[in-house]
Amino acid sequence: MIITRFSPAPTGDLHIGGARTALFNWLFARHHNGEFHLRIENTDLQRSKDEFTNSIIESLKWMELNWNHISYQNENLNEHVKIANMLLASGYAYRCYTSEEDLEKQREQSKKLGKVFIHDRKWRNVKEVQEGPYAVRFKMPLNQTLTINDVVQGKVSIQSDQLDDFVILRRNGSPTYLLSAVVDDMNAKVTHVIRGNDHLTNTFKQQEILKALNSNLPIYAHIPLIHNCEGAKLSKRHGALSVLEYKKQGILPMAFCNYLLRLGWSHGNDEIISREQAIKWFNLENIGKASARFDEEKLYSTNSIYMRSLTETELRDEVFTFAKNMKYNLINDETWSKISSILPSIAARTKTIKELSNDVYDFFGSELPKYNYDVVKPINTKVKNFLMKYVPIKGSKEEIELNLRNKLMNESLSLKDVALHIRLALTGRKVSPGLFDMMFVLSEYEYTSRIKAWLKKVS
RNA sequence: GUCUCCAUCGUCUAGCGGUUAGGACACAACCCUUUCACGGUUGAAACACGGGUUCGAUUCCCGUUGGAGAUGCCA
Repeated sequence: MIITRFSPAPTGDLHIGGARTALFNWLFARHHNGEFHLRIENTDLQRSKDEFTNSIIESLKWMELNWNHISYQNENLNEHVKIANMLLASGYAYRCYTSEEDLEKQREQSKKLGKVFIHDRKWRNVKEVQEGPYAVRFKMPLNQTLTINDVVQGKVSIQSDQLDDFVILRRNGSPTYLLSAVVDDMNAKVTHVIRGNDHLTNTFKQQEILKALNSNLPIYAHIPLIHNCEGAKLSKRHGALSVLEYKKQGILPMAFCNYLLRLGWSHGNDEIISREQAIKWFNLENIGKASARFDEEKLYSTNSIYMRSLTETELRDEVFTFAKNMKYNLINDETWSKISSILPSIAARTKTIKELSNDVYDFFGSELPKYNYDVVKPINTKVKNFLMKYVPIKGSKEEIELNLRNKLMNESLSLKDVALHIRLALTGRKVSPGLFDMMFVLSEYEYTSRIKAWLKKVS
């Protein structure tokens, strides 16, 4: 059985890079009818925070990436230490007594010489236990070519002298990520490790641990990183790229996932890919090797496509939820029953649920729109007189339109003469949903009071 | 610095030795229309550079350049 895992460190909100890694892991597991595990890597006591664990979980739930199993890495610490001691006993690891100051000196030395930093391995062959604090280091092979067979990156090799004898147990006795992740993966029988390309170098090290443990190697797939618009690695410091931030902005989760999926993975020319299709089509082979830049514009565009595919009821529910979260005064059921039918028309003009909701509230909320127009179309007396006495009939949008057109014709006016004025009066904007949509929803009082206010304004 | 990886329109990408180099976003024009948007039509826009291999390279190989990642007793 295929088992994948997503293993975020709860040191910040889930950002789009992590979200995509999670999505790929989930999709791959689903595609193969396997399991997707979530492992919270909370071993960095200083930086790990429960609030981040919660926000990561909230993000994944929002994206509807459910897991078969969840674990918290700090619960397995004893197991990791046990393995470290085993490696120590079997001679694959050793106690290193080098002080931090010493290490720092050596690091500077390497820098001067223009080499990778490899500490002096002074204690590598000392078996006797010494006085003083020590860290446990893993013995990397010497003078070998190390190779990873990566599904995405292909065959990647490195000379073992480029890699340090890395710490698996800190001076304080706690295991490091390099060890913990491997042990947990091994015990969870993870078959495919799909993670960011920034872990590639770690893989050479982790592979050696696995070999020392006589364990099977998982299949590795290192996916290219997503870069920000400047082309650099995404950092948790960029709050705007947090998943929850997009949720807040009114991005639909499936649109979000669709966008993320297409960032680095493709299926011919397909752009809009449903969850179902994604599960059916997803594979590791079609993941590109080059890193991609995050393009917010395209995310919004994808979102607007998803929004337009929603039904009236679904749109209403989205707006309702948004308004509730934003603590807007809720619109009454009677008005809603009218708004619903024109929701798709408003949705077609907006990119996010947030924009949609705000439009709905601007147009149909209890307050009059603010007249922030840039252009005041000059109004002539004839038009003004018409608007002063005209009141839309009660009826369907079509009936309202027909009626208005007829009345205009009687006065030798055209729709063009009055359209912009009505629009500005009703919405306070040059851009708005269809006139008759607006007239259909607004009550006679709302209509006339807005018209009156407008006419006062332009007179 | 050293190591590793990457390189097709501005962006995301298709392409897997022979194509008028395709699609999407964004952009421009036109059509539709009560405006905008949607939709439709069209347009502008790319194989980083230099060597090979080959009858033929965007595609394979090697350099150069550019970019990214790693280089933690973080994960």
